[in-house]
Amino acid sequence: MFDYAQDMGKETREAILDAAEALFAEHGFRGTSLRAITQAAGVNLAAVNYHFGSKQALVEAVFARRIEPMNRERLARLQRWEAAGCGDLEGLIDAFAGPPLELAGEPRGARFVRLLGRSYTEPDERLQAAIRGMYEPVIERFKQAFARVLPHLPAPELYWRLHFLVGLLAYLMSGADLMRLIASCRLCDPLDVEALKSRLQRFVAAGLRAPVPREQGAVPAVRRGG
Amino acid sequence: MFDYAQDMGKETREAILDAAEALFAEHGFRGTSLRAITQAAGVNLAAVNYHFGSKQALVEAVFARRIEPMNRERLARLQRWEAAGCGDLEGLIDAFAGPPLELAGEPRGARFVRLLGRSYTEPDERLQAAIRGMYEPVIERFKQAFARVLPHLPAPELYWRLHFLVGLLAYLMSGADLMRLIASCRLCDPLDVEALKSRLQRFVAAGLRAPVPREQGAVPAVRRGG
DNA sequence: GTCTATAACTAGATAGAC
DNA sequence: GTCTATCTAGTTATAGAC
Repeated sequence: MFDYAQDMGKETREAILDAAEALFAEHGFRGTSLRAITQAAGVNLAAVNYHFGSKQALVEAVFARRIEPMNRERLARLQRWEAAGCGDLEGLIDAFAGPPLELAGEPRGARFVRLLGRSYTEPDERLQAAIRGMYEPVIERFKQAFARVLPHLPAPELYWRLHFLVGLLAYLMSGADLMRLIASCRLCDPLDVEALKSRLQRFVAAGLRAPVPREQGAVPAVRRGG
Repeated sequence: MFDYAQDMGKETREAILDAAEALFAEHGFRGTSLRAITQAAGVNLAAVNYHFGSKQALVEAVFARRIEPMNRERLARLQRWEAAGCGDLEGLIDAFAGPPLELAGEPRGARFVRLLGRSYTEPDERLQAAIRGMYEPVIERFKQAFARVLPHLPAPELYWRLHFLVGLLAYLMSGADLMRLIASCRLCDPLDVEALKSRLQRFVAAGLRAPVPREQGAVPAVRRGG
């Protein structure tokens, strides 16, 4: 026998998550009231606190629902990359940046990716910690992989460059449209995922491969032998 | 004779701007109430509406106060770069990225730079338009300069790459601390402005200089000879 | 120009009937 | 599980005394 009550509960839950995701992406967390969410979802105001406990918990549930599958796809590509011999820097960049950028190309995913990109600059410390927790194991695996294709880079230099990669990706995910400052959409459509991916790959690969100067800090400490 | 009333008014105005800047940077626009601002500034709640008219107008005044001098410094460096012969890509990157990053190194400036970086992903369309207006003439000058040092790049490729530069800079300004995902502060201190500047310069210069493949689209048209 | 007091509204959360 | 009604607290903005 079906438990209709449970089914209804699940539908309500999902409807709230969908509406919250869309409204958060458009107006931000503080700009979205529970009243707006429940109205858009076609459910009762009290349902949010019944199903999630609080607005904060709802926010975290919105992220948890989508980050896990995205990161699974990243790790799957990373494994294929390792199986193929660990030599291809462009392929590794794609394993990391491809899943979120491709998700951004889908109508449903675009909302979430924008929300995720924006969340990195959100002042909510608790949310940041929750999201960092979902990323840590993935980042750790990719750090090791990048270190393997770029073995000549000293650790700090590698970490700075990975920081630039992660930061640039975060910016692109946020959907912040600074491209409007630079070019018309005719010349460069920031929503053209394939164009974006190939250009990003080229740009970032070149940055990661940039030669390292002898002196690493402001003051060179010791001249290297070879 | 001094107009004491006017002097007091100016002090109140500045106190409000200072407090608003600090609180906006820390808690975001919506997370900061006029009550919090006026309390921090040591002025009366009603003073905000007297001096600025509304919260929205206060937000825009906070930006206008600091963006203009920052962009003037950028243009001054651009002129020195042009006077020096227009050949040095690293110097041009510094003219563009140096002023905001150096401002971020000062205690007072850091707050504002974080706020500015975050503002790009803020959902407030009116604010975005206001800020874009302050940037447009500067971006236009720099576009021309970059086109001059990178004359072999087709326009769309140049614009994509400049978009990456601007986006990465926006991320760095936001102070979003994704570096915490990658490395301990011991190895790479994201607040070390000089280290950041030199690393960014190297990374971005390499990305901008990356060779352009023959085939620009998804399908290669012609096999490359070398 | 600055203050107090308050209007007018919106928020998140909950109690209790169904 | 879902609803209505309501509580408490916080918001921007303003009117009017000083």
